[in-house]
Amino acid sequence: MKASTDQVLKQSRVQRLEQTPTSELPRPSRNARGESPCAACPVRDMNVCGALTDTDLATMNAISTDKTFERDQTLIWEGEAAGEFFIVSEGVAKVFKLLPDGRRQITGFLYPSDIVGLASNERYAYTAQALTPMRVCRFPRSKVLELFDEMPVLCRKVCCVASNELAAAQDQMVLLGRKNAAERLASFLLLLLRRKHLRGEEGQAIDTPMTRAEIADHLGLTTETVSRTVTQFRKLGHIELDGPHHILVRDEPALADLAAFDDPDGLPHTASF
Amino acid sequence: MKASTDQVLKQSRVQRLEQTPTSELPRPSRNARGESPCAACPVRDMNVCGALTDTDLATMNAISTDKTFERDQTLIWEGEAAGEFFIVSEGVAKVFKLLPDGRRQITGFLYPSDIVGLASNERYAYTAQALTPMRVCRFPRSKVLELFDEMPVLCRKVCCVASNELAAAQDQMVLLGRKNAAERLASFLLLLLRRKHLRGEEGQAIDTPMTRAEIADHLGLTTETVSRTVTQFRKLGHIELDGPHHILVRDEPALADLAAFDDPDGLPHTASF
DNA sequence: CGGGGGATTGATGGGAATCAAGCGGCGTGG
DNA sequence: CCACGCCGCTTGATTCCCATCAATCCCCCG
Repeated sequence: MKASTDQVLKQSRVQRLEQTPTSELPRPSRNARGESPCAACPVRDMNVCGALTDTDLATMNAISTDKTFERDQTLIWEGEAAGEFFIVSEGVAKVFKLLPDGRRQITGFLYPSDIVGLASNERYAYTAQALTPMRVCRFPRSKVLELFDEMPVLCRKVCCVASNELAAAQDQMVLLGRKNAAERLASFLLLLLRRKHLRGEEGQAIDTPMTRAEIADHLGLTTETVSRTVTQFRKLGHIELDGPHHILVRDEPALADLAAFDDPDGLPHTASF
Repeated sequence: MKASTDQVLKQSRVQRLEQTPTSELPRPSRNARGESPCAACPVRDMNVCGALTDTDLATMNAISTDKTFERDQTLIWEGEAAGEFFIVSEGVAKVFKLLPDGRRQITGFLYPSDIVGLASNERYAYTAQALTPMRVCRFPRSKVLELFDEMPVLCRKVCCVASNELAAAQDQMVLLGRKNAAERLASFLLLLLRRKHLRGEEGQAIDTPMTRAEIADHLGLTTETVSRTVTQFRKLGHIELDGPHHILVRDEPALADLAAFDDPDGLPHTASF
């Protein structure tokens, strides 16, 4: 029980107070609050099917603003009024929910072209924090909803995204409900590797900006178990380590075997609305 | 490990062969394959925001057919070509994914007005089987996608549904990743109770058409643990049993305490696109 | 050099899985 | 009508995987 660090909770609460969007990444023409028109927001790269026209992109860009976050800064807070969507341009974020006693479940990690703020009602259903320095495109929720009417293709895209996330969530449920520690870690590493390849990057090296504790909170384990299982994989020759945040996959088939993916090619999914 | 019954797998494989839509529920004007125009399909009741006009409903009805399933019959198979959506009119279904060795994770249970076939690519991402006799509305996927263009509100509805399901999936991840057996069962019972109330039904009695094994496969536990925990709740006076499939919630606050819902009112969510 | 946070490794314990036995309702068939 | 057998549920005994507790290491940074 009581698996995750209370200090996450405390740390978060503190940050909530000093949540000022200080940004460091060099960026032209930014206003006092670190915002600028979203010059090159990657709407067109959203990991969904279909394509938006240039006109559509221009319309999207017109309502979006660029924003940057430092490591550990919070993009959105669970429970707060859901006023904005984000699309990740650069960097990695974690998305999580907390139980009242501080236990944490990280429901996913967000990479460029992923969307933040979807599964939300009037209020955000989860918290999202930067794992690395990030740049995101920000869209006022109200304006996006207006756009749905005049740009139906946008709604279809959101359908696709939500549908894909749903499929991923279901895979994660299988992982959390029915896999053991080794299978969980193997699944996770393979997923990171395949997402990297989907982004067009080559090689068997994955860098994991997340800490062992964050991996643990994603896989329903503890830091110690994650660490032990990583060591075990290393000794078996499945992986090689270059510091705790750089993992080289040496024996992908062995991991795939362990991961027990239904689909031999594994995830992720791509919907087709 | 190896938590779920292999016989589920075997049983399923067998059924796959004799999948004939025999239907028993009385229903007018049905063709040879047990189909009939979906006279009263509950599109308007889809558990989503917004409302369709009468014209929209007529259009939807025009492309839908009514279909019935017996207990244990399969609506859709994971991996098969995804040609149809369904909306549940009557009855309850389970939705699950299998690991190669037969372990099963039930990702959810479907009640009237829930949608089947959403989180799918060209192929269904999961299997859905009837827990009780069911009646569903069936929509050809291709026609629905066409309708998206001429009836944008439909796409928004699907967005809502997907978004709600995503939120529910994230709650389930918290449950599977970070809650113990008692907390899982309490969460589950409360969810059933609250969904019942959302459907407009009164009272603290929930009937659970699912077996202990199915509950276990939904909560990431075993039948034995589910049974033990139910007994424990009964002895504590939190619930009362009238046969294994009728549970009376006596002390809802106690269960809510155990469940560790973030939101005191608990789930489910309703999105607002 | 000292301090701190994350990672690793070891020792121990506990909660749920596993193994096993018995109960009880229901449908079938004699 | 009743006996049998099956299946699902319950309960008990034991095992085991992972959480917990604890110590040490490592690396970065002041």
